[in-house]
Amino acid sequence: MTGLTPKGAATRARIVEGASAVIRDLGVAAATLDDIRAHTRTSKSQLFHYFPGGREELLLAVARFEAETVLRDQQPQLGNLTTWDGWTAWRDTVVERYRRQGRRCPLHVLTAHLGATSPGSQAVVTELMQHWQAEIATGVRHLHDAGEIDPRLDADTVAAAILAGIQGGVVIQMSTGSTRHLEAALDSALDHLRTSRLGASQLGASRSR
Amino acid sequence: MTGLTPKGAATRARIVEGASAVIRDLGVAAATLDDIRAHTRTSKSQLFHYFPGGREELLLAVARFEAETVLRDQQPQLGNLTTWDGWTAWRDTVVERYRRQGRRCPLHVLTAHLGATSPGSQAVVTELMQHWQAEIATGVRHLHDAGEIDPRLDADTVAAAILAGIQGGVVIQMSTGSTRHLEAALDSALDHLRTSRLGASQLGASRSR
DNA sequence: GCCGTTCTGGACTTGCAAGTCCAATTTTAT
DNA sequence: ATAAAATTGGACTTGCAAGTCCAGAACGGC
Repeated sequence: MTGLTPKGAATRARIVEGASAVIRDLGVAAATLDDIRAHTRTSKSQLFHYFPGGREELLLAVARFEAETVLRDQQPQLGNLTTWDGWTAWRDTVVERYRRQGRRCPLHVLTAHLGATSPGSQAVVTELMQHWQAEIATGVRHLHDAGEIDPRLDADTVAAAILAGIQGGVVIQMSTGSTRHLEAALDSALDHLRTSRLGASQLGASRSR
Repeated sequence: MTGLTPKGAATRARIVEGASAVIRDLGVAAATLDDIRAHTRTSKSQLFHYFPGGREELLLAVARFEAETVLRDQQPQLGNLTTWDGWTAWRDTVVERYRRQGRRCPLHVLTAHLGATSPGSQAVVTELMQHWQAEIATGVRHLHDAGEIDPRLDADTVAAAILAGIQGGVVIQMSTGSTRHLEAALDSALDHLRTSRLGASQLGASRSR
């Protein structure tokens, strides 16, 4: 696995990125190895050289690649959820990212396709979700520490709910083509956080720090 | 299309339901027409007799079938979102429904598969979402009219956010196998509604009832 | 009972996409 | 420089799944 010369590594990367593009265009089911081969200017033997497991292994590699992209596209805003301004900046980044992506979400399509056969893709998505949720939860704790939200809100649960809202917004966008649900989910979640303190203070909860 | 004798209609229904089961087991990609033929005790010619468009038309019919099931499984609770008790009963119904369904969501898998090639599946999902969201929005308006929530909350936006949370919870469940995110999304949304009135009253809104 | 229509069975064709193979070429190590 | 290892090209095989076809059975109106 590690025995890859720079040239080999470049070819491998070219294949993964090219496959990603082809899948974006044609969908997983329609994308054949020959399409990928043509689009990446490689040959059959190279495909199987770098991905001995064949098509499935290649698709899994593409899924990993897409998962990395998803998180990278949200930085640095995702790592900077320390103030309300930081939160709205992130919200806008996410919406814009998926607006640009349009109807087709390669990662969803890939995992829906692989999920049945290969357990590996579940692991890729699960890891992505854990990482993503952890970053959101960190942001919630910042608000928490700053006394900006109801201290009774559990950071992990809130983060899980926000993440679910995003995923659902994106999935719905795949059919409707609109980011309306994604925006509604994010805005509602932020409204929930913002207004939580008001209710808490009225109930006599302490407003720390 | 309408020229179907009872016997023919029964066979057609048997094919759709059988195909649904096969797809649930094997996934869309792996489910071949021969698998479906064997599982439904039919023949090739019947498949193409009832679905002249072949595999794709059959898959679309299955998607429609699954979409109907999704809504039916939530009734009558979904139509009864008039009180807080009604809302929590619905929340439990939804969670239980998806817990039973397990990791595999046939509708998501189908639409991810078809979405690329056939525009029809997008219509099926879009219609399902519209209907679903409309029912939720009606429930929100009930709370609204009863003065149970902040009157400034827009029913359609809130409903869109709740729907997104559900979809995302289900999608994440496909990878993790757990309904944790689905529950977090629903509970957070309900908490948002419940506590909204507190904030509103503090801001000078009337607290009715 | 007769005839047209609907429904059913299953063998057959066809096309294509995945995967194999081997030889040629380039890179890397010493 | 030279040999071993990594990389590349592309023709070839193979299997299988979608879709076609036609003949026969069951049904429905009159």
